Amino acid sequence: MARSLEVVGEKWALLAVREVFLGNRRFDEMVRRIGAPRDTLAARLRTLVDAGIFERRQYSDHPARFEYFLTDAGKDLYPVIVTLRQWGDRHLSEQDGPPAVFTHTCGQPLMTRLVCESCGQPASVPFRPPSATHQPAS
Amino acid sequence: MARSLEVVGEKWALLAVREVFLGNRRFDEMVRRIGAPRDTLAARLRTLVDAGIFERRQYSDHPARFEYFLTDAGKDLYPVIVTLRQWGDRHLSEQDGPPAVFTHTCGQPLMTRLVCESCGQPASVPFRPPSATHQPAS
DNA sequence: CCGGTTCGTCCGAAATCTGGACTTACGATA
DNA sequence: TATCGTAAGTCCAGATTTCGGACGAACCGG
Repeated sequence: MARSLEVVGEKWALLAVREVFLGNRRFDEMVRRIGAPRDTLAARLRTLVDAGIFERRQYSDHPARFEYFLTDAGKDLYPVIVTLRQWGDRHLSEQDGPPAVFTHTCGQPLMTRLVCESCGQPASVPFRPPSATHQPAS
Repeated sequence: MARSLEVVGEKWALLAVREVFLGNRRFDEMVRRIGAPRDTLAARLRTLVDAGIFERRQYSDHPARFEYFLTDAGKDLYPVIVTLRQWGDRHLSEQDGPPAVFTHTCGQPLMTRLVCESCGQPASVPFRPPSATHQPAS
């Protein structure tokens, strides 16, 4: 998890990934939509390309223009985005509901569910009791 | 999602939350395990308490000592953590496998699965075709 | 008394982020 | 032809964060 955050935990990184999921692949469009400083976004796009999450494709030369696409690794970030949105919607949304919703082919919103990897049963959060054994050092 | 990241997207924040899930509720223990600067971690714990994710409980006075517990909102971050770990394990792990694993009561590791909110069907990533319609503003 | 533990704070240095101006190269408009 | 708009950045100086390490207070055990 620490490794994930090294790649994806920098400011604006996940927002940029979300934009590409929403179909906004161009620099200026992302700047407009997420409001990041151009400088920072440019740096972030570079690191995400280096990390193998985006692929940078030229769509015009002379005025050299580029678009960003998700690699397979990038597409696998989808659940992260949905999960984060889900938490924000539950705990942080104000009167105005969630602005952007990702939808299933049936038209209903998507969510993630915690399940056991082998038995497939939905799971609840394992919570350690308040007074657990506390070993001083080891 | 942007709102989620404002709360939880700062450096070390999710690592600290993970530590509490793992039962490490004390300042020094977190510092040792995640390697954050003490200063930064102290600041982060404050913001997480302010955000209603942690609750700070005193477990001894005179040398005033505190532990951090998850609120309900904090416990709801569990899927976020699992999802992030899942992505890192798939795309970033080296020869040595994932170090910390969260387990189901049956002893198997947990994962999250993308499903439709209403029909419950597993979903795959919706991917917009390369040359989607591009409307300038809306 | 001495060392160890715990939970921080304080400090100056380093890294990162920020907003805005600027650049280059078109195409469209007047 | 001059000007406007768009696109994808770069450059810069200043603000904000993070960093590592030293320090302090308050206890405990020997």
